[in-house]
This record gives sequence, C-alpha cells and structure tokens, in this order.
Amino acid sequence: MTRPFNRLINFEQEKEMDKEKIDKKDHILDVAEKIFSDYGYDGASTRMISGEAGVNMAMLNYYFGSKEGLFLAVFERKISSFQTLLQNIGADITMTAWDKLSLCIDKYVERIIVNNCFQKLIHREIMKTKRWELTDKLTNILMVNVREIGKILEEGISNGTFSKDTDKELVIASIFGTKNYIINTPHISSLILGHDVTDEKYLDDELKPRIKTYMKKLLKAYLMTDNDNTK
Amino acid sequence: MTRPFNRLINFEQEKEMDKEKIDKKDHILDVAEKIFSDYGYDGASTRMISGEAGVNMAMLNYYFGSKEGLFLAVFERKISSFQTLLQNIGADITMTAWDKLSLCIDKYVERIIVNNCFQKLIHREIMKTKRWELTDKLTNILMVNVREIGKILEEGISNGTFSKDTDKELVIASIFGTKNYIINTPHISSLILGHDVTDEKYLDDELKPRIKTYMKKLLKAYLMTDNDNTK
DNA sequence: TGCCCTTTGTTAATCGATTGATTAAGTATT
DNA sequence: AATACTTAATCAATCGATTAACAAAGGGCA
Repeated sequence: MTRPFNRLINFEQEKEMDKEKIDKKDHILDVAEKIFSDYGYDGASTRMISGEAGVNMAMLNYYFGSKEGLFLAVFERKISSFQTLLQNIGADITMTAWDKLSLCIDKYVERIIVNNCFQKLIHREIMKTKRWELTDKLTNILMVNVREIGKILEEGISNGTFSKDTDKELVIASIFGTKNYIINTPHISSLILGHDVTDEKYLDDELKPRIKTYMKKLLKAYLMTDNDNTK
Repeated sequence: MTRPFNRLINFEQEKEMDKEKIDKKDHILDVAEKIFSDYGYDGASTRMISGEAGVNMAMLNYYFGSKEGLFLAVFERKISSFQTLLQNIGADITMTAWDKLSLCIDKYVERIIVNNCFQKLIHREIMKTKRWELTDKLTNILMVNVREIGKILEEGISNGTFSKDTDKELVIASIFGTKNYIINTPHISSLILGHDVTDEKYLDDELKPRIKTYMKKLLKAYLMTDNDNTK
C-alpha cells in the first residue's frame, strides 16, 4: 500500500539511498525500454521484463504501480533532456537558417541513433489509431522537435535563404521520415544498405556521417534551388 | 478436424458456393485487417475480431486455423496484386529513368494511401526486432518495391540522367520514409499539416497531389543537380 | 420422391495457459 | 520499532484454442 512514487521527486530521500538501489531501478527501466521496443507494449509481459531484469515481478508494481506506470516511467526519464536539445540551436541569432538546419540534422542523427530503441518504442505506440491517454503525451514529445525544425524553415523562407515555394510541412516529413525508415525498419534498411544497421560500429563509422551528408545535400538541393519551373 | 483450408485453392468448389459465404469470409478478413492495424497483432484479440465481424469466435479457427493463420490470410489476399504494380513501369523501355521514377511516385502515392491500414499493419509488425516466421515474409513483400525503385535509380545514374554521386540507398529511404511518416503517424502528420490526414476527401483532393508534386521536386532537385561542390 | 449419410457451417461451453495485479509474510536497514 | 525492500503464492481476468452438439445442404441410391 505504501509505494514510493514520491521518491521520484523526493530529492532528500534519493540522496540517502545507496547507489545500488538507484542503479537497480535504472536497470529495470533500461530492460523495460529494451523489451518494450522489441515486443511492443502489448507484446511485452511484465514477467518478461522482471525476468530479464532479474527481479521479482512484484517489484515492478511496487516501484511503478502498474505496467502502464512502468511504461510511462521509461519516458519520464528521457523527456527532460529531449526538449532542450534543438531549442538552443533555434534561439541562436548568430547562425543562418541553413547553418541551424544543418546543425539540427547533425545533432538529430547523432541523438536518434543513440536512443535507437527508444525511438522505435515511441513510434510503435504512436502508430495506433485508437487513442489512449498516452498517445497525446507521445505526440507532444515529438511535436516539440517538429515545431523547432518548422521555425527554422520559416525563418529561412521569410528571409529568402530558402526557396519561396518550399513545402515546409512535407520537408519535415522527409527529415523525420527518412531517419525513421532507416532506424525503425532495420530488416529492410539492412537489406537496402547491404550492412547490418544495428551494428554499432557500422552506424558510427559509416552510416551516421553518410546520413548527415545525404540529408544536407538533399535539403540544400531542394531548399536552395529555384525550382518554380515545370512540374 | 476436417477444416476447409483446401478451399482457398479449390476453384471448382469455390464456384459452387453462394456469394453469401464468400462475402462472409471476406468480411472477416476486412474486419481483421482493420483491427490488426488499429491495435497491432498482440493488441488485437480474436474475440475483438469475431465480435466486430459478428461471427462466433470458433469460426476464426474453423476458417483460418489460428490467430496467426488469420493474420497470414489478411496478407495472402493482398500480395498477388502487389507484386506486379511497379515492375511493368520498370520494364518499359520507351520511358526515361526520370519519367519512370515520376510515374512510380504517382502510382505509389495513389496505391499506398488506398491501402492505408494495410501499410500500417505491415510496418507495425516489421518494426519488431525479434523475428518470427512472418517477418521475412513481410520483408520480402516490401523489398520487391524497393528493388524496383533501385533499378530505376541505377539506370538513371549509369546513363547520366541522375547525378553520379547520388546516394541511391538513402534516396529510397527518403521516398518510402516520407510516405510512411505521413501515413503511419497520423496524429503527428495531422498536427503538422493542420488537417486530419485520415479524412479521405482531404487526402484525395489536396494531400495526394501535394505529396506527388513535392516528392518530384525534391528528387529532381537532388538527382539532377551537380552538387559535388562544398561540404 | 423419400431416406440415409457425409460434408460443411455454426453455436455455446469450456479448456489450460498466461496475463497484470495483489496479498501476506518475510528480510534488511536505520 | 519503523520504514524500505523483497519474496513466493495466489488472485480474477483474459488469452487463443478446442470440444461436443447441432443445423443445413446436398449426394447417392432405392
């Protein structure tokens, strides 16, 4: 009955805890994030998670209240650091719109591939047409980044850096869509690219810089070309 | 014990059946496709499907053997018409590579948005990292289209129509990724576009032509621009 | 036609397994 | 002693699947 939900926001108590316990909770969240992204929310069972984490099943309810609470906790841990990433770039008045966009792509490719299974986790659940309370929460998380890119595009269009007839919304779809396609459907993209995209060495050494270069070329060609001619 | 699996390939028997029975099976598949794409394979229950279809739960096992059999049957129905769509375009020797690509995009945008929930169904299940027997089947379905686009790109690159330093594989990721992003995450894309992307009238009248125009502009700018300069 | 019988279609009831969640009893720490 | 943590056992609910009983529809034969 007395469950320590408050410990998430009770700093004094948190300081008094030994590191082992903190790491244990974090370990559960790590495992949960992995399992959820591999099997989906419905496909993953609490027994699966507790078994993989090496803890008793009741611990999940003790710590997080419920399966849904655990699912939420996985997100809560990430959201904070997620929100401010691109905002600082957008607010920088010393950079041109193109430089901002270029930097956003760099940061985004870096970050998104690090948080690989977290991204899959989000998109898998947000694909559901039937809403539950979490859908809006996930939507809002992703929309922060969307709006940040949108503002940069607007800035570039209004000051003439980018083409006047840019389809801003669909450019956003291409930026996030291209990345999602590579990361979220590894079976497909591995076949396309001829390498295992889940291989970290290949990701860091080859694929990440390749995506960065490609995305910049693609966007530069589209945004900075006068293409109001035919078709 | 005697279940009519053979009836799927027994044409003489099929002809003898009255339309009501055929429509009933088809109706179950329609409902299953919808429910599976809304809730995912694990999130959808056989009771949900049978209830929505207005049939007894045992009918699903009678017709399709199991839940997985029903899931497979949903695909079997679509695969046949799926494979030959783009192949005819690629084989046409009277068209330039760009015209082929342009036509593929038109056809693809048309088709993919018609088979809306079927596409979501595929991608939701193919996102799972853990394989089951169906994963390879789904992968092969999608790779047919991927390879067809790939061949067209190769043709254009080799004959100089497209830029020599085109990143062919990532162009494919952009084509399919952009489309998937809009269709598979309707909550997000509806917010981005300011309209409900599940509204068929908006889709037909505005979004589909808009996507076609955008994709062609984007690809034309990238593929047909000498961009081997800086960065 | 009328009767028997196999096949096909359909239903309600129920199966064992697994789900998320809870309990009661315990240990450990302060 | 009080609080925080951990366990095994068990809960009701739901899962996919199966069963047995029955209805309907011919097919073969007289």
